[in-house]
Amino acid sequence: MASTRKRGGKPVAPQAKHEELRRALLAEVTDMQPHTPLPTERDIAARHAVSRNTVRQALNALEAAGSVYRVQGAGTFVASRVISKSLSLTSFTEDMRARDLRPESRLLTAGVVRAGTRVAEDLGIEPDAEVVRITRLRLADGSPMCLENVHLPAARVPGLAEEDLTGSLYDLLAERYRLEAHAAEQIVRAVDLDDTESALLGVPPGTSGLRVYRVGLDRRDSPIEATTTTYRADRYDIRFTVRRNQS
Amino acid sequence: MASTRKRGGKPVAPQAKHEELRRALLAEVTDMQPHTPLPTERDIAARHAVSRNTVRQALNALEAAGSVYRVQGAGTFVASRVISKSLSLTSFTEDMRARDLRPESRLLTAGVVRAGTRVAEDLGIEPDAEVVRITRLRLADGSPMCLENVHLPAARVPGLAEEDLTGSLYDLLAERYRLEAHAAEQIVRAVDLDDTESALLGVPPGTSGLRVYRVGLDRRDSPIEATTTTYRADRYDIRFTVRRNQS
DNA sequence: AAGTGGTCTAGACCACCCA
DNA sequence: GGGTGGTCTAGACCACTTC
Repeated sequence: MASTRKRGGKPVAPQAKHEELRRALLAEVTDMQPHTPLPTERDIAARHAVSRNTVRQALNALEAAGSVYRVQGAGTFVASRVISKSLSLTSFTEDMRARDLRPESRLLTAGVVRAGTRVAEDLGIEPDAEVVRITRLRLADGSPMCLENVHLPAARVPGLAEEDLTGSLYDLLAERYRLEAHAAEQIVRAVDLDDTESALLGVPPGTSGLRVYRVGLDRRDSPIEATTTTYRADRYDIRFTVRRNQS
Repeated sequence: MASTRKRGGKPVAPQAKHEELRRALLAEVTDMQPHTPLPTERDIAARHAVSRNTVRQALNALEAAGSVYRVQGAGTFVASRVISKSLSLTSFTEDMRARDLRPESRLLTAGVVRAGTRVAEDLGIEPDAEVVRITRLRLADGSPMCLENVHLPAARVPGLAEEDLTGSLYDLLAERYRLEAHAAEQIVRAVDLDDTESALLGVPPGTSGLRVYRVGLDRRDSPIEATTTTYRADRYDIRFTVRRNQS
């Protein structure tokens, strides 16, 4: 295994062996026909000069990602790529780029308001505490995709309302405030759009939309943001793979 | 660790040590306050007389399930339970029971039809091959929750249309045909219900619904079923936790 | 019966957090 | 600097599939 385990001046992605191996195997696997058997774990270990446990770490990740499947006693095989994309936490910007669409923002409102009960509870603050509220119309390839309504605890983002809010909010939060969501609780439902929403999204009144309510959490499960996003039903869907419970 | 690793006459759930340990830790964790530190991995290993790797297997599962979180150099902690329920493959019956609702079925139609292009492609069969099509109205606590439109390759489920189709189809498939979905690809979107749908679901015409298209796959990623389920927007939502990509 | 993935061990060193 | 989780090793046995 190539031993590129250095560190530059910056905390550039450090590479564990199992992670390097995972990438190498993923590259091979994507060029192979579904159901083709991979080499045995012992073969891979010998070939890459690592222990079998390290191979298993890499394969576990690939299996969790839906790239391969394993059958005890038989072997490890290339999965058929139907979608094979498990749901992960993404910003609108990332989400659109993954769909090969150009993301864009129009700022509608930005200001400081009282939290209110629902948001306060989800953010773990008092109902009369201040939150920064930002509403934006988000576009993909120049036409409306969704409405975003973000709430952030004002105490954690001083001066945010004065920043440039037309780009990726997640990037801004990470760079300026060191706030990074590593997980989120989401609730997805279908709604009838009201007149304001349908006008902004450019669809006929009374059509349906997909509403996603998300509470973003940092590494220690402390809430960072509570966001409601309302998507056009005709342009947006959510695709993912689910697996059987192991428990 | 209690050594209950026997086998009855039937292939009753065999218990690996890491699985027993996972259950034991989960039971402890659910009685603790969020952010309480767990014992160190080395402590747990010593206390349960297993190796540290086995402890890590158990903790990995708990972390993936959102029950605990780990901070390198600091420790492992009880996660705050906001929802902490990752999406897993469930049947309607299981889904309703998890919500403390009583599931029920009304069979609308059952018969053999030609697959059609979309379903044929997703099931991996010819477009003019036969599929069993079953449509059902599903109720929760006695009132309509969703419409189900199931397609199964006729070749794999001979005689299915004559069975009792008012219970859990997943159970029936598992018992009679040894067909068990272990993963599924899902597409979620919002739709405007048509007149037939809204009448059956008991909601005003023109309201919105949540439509889930699912292709169920067996252990070897071979398609078993293609199902469209249309839920009432006012009674149903999807809740789950997402995490940041490790890659 | 041979070979596969699944589990488990005992030990080691590293990167990171915190007092 | 001491303790934590993160990684890695070399070896072993088991359960299962396949021939």
